[in-house]
Amino acid sequence: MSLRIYSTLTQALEPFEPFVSGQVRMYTCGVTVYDLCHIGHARSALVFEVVRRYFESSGYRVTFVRNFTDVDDKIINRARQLGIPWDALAFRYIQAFRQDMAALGIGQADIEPKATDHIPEMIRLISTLLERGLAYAVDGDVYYAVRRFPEYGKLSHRSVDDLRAGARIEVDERKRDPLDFALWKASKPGEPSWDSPWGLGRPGWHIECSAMSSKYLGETFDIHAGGEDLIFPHHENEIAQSEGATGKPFARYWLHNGFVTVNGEKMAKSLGNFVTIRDALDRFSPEALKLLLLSTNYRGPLDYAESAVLEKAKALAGLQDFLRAVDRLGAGTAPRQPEGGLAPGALPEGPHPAEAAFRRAMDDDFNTARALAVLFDVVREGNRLLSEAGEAAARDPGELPALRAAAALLRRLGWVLCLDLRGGGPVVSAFATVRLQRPAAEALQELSVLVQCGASSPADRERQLTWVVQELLAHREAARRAKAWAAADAIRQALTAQGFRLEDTKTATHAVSQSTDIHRLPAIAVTLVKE
RNA sequence: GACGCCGUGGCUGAAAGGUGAAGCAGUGGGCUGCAAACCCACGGAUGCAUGUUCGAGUCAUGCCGGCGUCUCCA
Repeated sequence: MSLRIYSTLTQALEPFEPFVSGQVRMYTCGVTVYDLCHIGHARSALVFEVVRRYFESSGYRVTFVRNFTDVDDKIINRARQLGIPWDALAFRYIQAFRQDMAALGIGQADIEPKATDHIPEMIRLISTLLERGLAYAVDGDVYYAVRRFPEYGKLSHRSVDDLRAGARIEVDERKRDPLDFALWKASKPGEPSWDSPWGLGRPGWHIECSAMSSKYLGETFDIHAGGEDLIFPHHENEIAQSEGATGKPFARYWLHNGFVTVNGEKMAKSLGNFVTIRDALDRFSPEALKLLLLSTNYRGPLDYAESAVLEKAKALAGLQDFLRAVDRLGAGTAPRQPEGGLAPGALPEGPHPAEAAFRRAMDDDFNTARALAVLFDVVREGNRLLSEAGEAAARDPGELPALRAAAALLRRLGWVLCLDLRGGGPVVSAFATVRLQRPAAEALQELSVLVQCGASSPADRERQLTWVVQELLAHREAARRAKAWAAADAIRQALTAQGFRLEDTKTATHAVSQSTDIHRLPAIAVTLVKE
């Protein structure tokens, strides 16, 4: 079985064959930087990041380009409203985009070109189109002559006549056809402008992607991707420009992601129903949000609701709990830190049937929903091993490799899905080593203070929380040994109220901070071994 | 109007024409001092109607309902 991709161009699943053996060259249309990005942008970025990672995990060398549109009407208008230079506005939102991506754990593209850095390339391309009779200049503007490109409409599967019938475009007398689009716009006073053979002006929107994609990926490359709203006119126009200029096929596979909706309606600025990435990450963990965004096919709509993110946060906790449980196994009964946690890939990686199932799912047009189900299957099987072997697994060398292999597999597959499953390694200590120097009530007081307002720095807060939770676990264990259930339960209730979940096993007690609400606690896990 | 997408259990959502995933929620049991977590078991779904087929969630036709694009948009 090999990878098949749905291409908008053919409206069918196509076997993927790279243009150059062993390499994948992909271009995605990035954002126009005039405002903060919302969940819809996050979905698009995430989906194509997963595509990129799947190619990489399949052994391809990937060159990934994602542009910034940093000059356009919206940027100019917004900057004017705010009374700041247009390029300062663009710079601000490029930074914001990068911060958002970093917060989501989505990598940078290999190349992130800006339109304004490629004006000469665009002018050359426009000149070529003029030479080939596909464009015409009028009063300092240059338009693409749609009628001169016979294949116009092949991506959006509409004829020029269809498009004109439904067009809501205002009539411009200077255009030969209402569908003709601007390659170059004469600039008005006060607007950003560059010198060109047609006078001072600025590029049209579509030309930048044609110019930059061919510069960095060649005239023909593998994958061109973006939101489905870009199919027409943006991507249709790119094809007209690029294939018109080169006479060669442009992108070979066209991928388009579906919209994020809210109550069934498209998330959009104009509807006012958008949630910025920042707003979402202020409330939820990035992994929970990403789990939601990957829980359905990338081409279909995805409804965003807070309840849905919370549900995914719980599902995610199941994955993390299992990984933590495996991490704890090696810690044994000695009061020591696990040595460096588990580095993905550092463990023996025998063939695992789940990996094959994962690849079958991803080979089917990047079916992340099915791929995620494979992860949960691995966890259930692993938990079964854990519970059947019970605590004995900690000492039974026979079970450890299988469990560690499962954990390593989960982390590796999680990486492909852009899910960070590393988690915080558990802090393990032994009951005998924790000295109870103050009453439980004082420790509880400190816990409450730490949870509410925190310490001088996040690192301090985490360290102090770990310390006090450990102390409280020891107090509770002492009470349990005395069968003072009320005292033990009071400590558990207090910890629960502060956001920790307690789990008793035969040999240890674990306290894990619950991360469904992000405001909250650092992700910590403390284990007290009874001995 | 043109082009396209979607209707699967309580909710979210998978499914090579061949026993209808997975997650969340629910019920019962195991484990536990009691919990929690986990495991086991259980319950329940293909919008409607025809048709093709040995066999249809899947293919065809029609209908009903929802959505998108054709204008800047991920």
